[in-house]
Amino acid sequence: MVGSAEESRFQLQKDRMLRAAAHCFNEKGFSGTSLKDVAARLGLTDAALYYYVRNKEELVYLCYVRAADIGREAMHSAIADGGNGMDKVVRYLRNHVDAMVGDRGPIAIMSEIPSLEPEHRDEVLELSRKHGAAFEALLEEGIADGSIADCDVRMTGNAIMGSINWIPKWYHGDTAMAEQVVIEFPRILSAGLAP
Amino acid sequence: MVGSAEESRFQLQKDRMLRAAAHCFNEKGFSGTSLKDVAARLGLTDAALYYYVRNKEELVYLCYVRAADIGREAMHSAIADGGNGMDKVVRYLRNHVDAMVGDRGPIAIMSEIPSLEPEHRDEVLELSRKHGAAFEALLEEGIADGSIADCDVRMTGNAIMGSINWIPKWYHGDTAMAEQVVIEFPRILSAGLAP
DNA sequence: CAAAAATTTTAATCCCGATTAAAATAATGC
DNA sequence: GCATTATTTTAATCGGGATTAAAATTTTTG
Repeated sequence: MVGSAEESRFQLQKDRMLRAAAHCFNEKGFSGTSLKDVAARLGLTDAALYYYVRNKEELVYLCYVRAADIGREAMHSAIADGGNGMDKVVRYLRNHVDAMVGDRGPIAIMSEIPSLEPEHRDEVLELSRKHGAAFEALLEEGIADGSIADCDVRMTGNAIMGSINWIPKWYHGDTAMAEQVVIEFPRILSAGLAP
Repeated sequence: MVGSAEESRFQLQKDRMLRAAAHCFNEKGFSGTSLKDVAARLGLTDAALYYYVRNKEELVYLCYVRAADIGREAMHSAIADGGNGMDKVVRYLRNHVDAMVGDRGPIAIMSEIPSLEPEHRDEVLELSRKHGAAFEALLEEGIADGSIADCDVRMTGNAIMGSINWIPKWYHGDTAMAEQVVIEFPRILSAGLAP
């Protein structure tokens, strides 16, 4: 029962749970989704969720960590592929949007960070801060190498990350639309950056 | 007590309440703010809020209607001032951002629409839809008159409105920053629209 | 100032969803 | 197949914030 296969089954089910939770939170709002709602999407009873998570707060926390992870992966992979600042920005945007509307989604919108336990809250805020800083660094890089026009990187970062973070508000798994989003969004968001 | 002055006192206090609520919701999250929190900001007891509103749901609903009103006013006034499509877009953005970070704020981020009562929810969704449509109409107008490059207006609208809607997430009444936001944001968001 | 209306508070109740404990079922290892 | 472990359910409890009713206070009116 402690073999890697079993571990994986547990983790798989836990991941399914996080995605079910993200779906519910995005769809029904946080206060509007009970553990029963999340469990129902998994064909389980609410009490069963406590096998995977200590309480509802931890469920939300894990959803947010997962969201942050996906953003970080998108960023990391974009940077690893090289190129100038603009290249990396566009690639990051494509990676992240692709993950959000693709098979890694849905991703929970982080609307309840403040009501997390202090340690969880601080950790998520830190992840969030780091991601924002990483994006701003890409902008700086682009400005330095001439691929991006000089601009207020803080504000530009806020603007672009806001667009990204808001996606779950209007995208609800319409796979026909997904392709369009992946193509258009990175273009639109980077259109204003050219020198 | 039914004179216009009294009516105004009631409305004034009610408006103060909506802003206190918006502040709390943005700052502490929806589930993290109790009516006691909102009341405390007004120097009142939680029970006192029931003089102004039937229940917490109605409080949220009114916060959202207020947010929608402010957006609509920004839009309306931008259109009234004439000019081409791009002019109107930029003016709308400036008006809206100015209202959000200025003395009309804070404005509640609409993260709990789904948990509103069905009629309230539908009404707010409709307001939201209408606002998005109005913005897309400005984009169409700009494309038609040549002031805006041809683009996917739906996606472009989603991108720009997302940036706007996310502002309360990172702007928390830092008045020194406010001016910068009003200047930079409309520029950044419209930079990608030029033909 | 006295009466009436408006506003707030005090002091409960209440209700629903989170949480828990123990039992039941399912999966796995030998 | 049997013992063990993993997973889920059943059936409660529990708690905290929303809500209410009645009383108190403040404001307004004439």
